[in-house]
Amino acid sequence: MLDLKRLRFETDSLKVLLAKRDDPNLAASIDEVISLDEERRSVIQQVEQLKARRNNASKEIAERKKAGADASALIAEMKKVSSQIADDDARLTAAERRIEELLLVIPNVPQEAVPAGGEPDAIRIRSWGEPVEAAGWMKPHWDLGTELGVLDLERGAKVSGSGFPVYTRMGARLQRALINLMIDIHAGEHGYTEVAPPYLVRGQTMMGTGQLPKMADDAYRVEGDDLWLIPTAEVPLTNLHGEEVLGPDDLPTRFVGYTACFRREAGAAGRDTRGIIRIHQFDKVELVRLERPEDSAAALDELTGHAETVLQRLGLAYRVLLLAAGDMAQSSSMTYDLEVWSPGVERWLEVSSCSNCTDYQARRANIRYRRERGGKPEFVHTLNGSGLALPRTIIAVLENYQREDGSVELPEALHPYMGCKRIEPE
RNA sequence: GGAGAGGUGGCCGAGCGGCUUAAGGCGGCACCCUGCUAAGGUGUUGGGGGCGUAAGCCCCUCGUGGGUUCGAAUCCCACCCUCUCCGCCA
Repeated sequence: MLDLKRLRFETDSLKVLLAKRDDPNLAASIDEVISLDEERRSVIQQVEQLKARRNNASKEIAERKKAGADASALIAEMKKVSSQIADDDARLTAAERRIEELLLVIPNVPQEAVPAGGEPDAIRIRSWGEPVEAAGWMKPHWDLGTELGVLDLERGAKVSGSGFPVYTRMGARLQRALINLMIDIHAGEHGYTEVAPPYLVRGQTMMGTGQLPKMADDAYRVEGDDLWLIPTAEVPLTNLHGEEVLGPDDLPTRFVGYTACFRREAGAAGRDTRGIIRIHQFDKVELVRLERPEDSAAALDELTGHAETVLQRLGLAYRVLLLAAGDMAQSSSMTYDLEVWSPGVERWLEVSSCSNCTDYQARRANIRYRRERGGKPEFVHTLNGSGLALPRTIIAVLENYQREDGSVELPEALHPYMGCKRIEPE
């Protein structure tokens, strides 16, 4: 969430930047926060004065009682004061709760460089590789995968419903190979610490990264417990140091974690229903970083580059987009998407989304650090990016490396992980 | 799932309604003393918030949230977490 003080002192400039998100209700929310904050501060001044008085009177009462003197008049007076305090505190709590409620849904401020608007307003930053030309004999992955015996959509639907694919034989192996390749690259070459986090997290944890309260309908909730299935490893990884104050030497902190991810895709009915482009459960290797504020901008570029490395190693053509403000997640101040070309579906597929969340998540999750020993705690900056999402990477590998004879000739980087050089039809 | 114990400041640990605006110890920091890798002395040492240019003053914080009371670390309720034993189990 945004800093209340910053919102108070930089109201107009923040409104201008937030307007890029094209959210018609934002300005009104901000105005409400500002006016509630004024009320809040005025009540605080009043109630704290009363509390100071009560504190002094309590001492006085104690002293009188000890001395055997009468304190009944003072007690009677304090009874009134306490009741006034209770009234004021109730008003204060109400204002604070409403402020909190609003702050939890006001999104992060887009950076200067972020274009205004929605999905079509993204800016292409760069491209890598030559997109494979779609030939007439090429197949989309749902046909190719089924014929190769690596993908079983029907049986997945039978046991869990649509959007729950089953990978079989070399398909299962391919996913495992890609995960290992990715983790080896990020942990081994890019200096990230490998972490295997829980898949179920508390509501508080989902709140910390910004999935709750707004996106509640998109997440799966466990019945009987306050536990949610993670929609991304970003959630447990970013919250790992929640409620902590890190030391000067603890930053930067970099995590790479592989998890399954679960998304209800509540608002996406009908979109990408074929194949495994958009599914309810998928695997992903995630990168998360905690950085000093002054380092986060450079860290985003580096993080994006780290995700790109995987695509380059796989020899897959891709492009990098700078998302427009309205297309970014609530927590992000700036996001690069990586889209890989896939000639079977003849589309650019998003395989990674790399975001600088600045202090937005850190403030929610209360992740702080000390710049120097004995210094005041400050909020860290958090970043996250996929490195990469598995299903679409699998799609790209299968579709880009398919051969006319129905086999898939695997890129060299996968050979040691696959134990073979091609996938042959059954 | 059942039974029990417990959560206090950076750490250990007292406290069980007003003499605690948290004793004492350890650690950290500053200074003092001291002719020897040490010992001693004094002070200081968490986080959040309000007012203020500032100095500073004030409020909150003893797991979290409610409640009782003039007054709560201390009493009551709920929840969270840790530990022990039993049961179950990959």
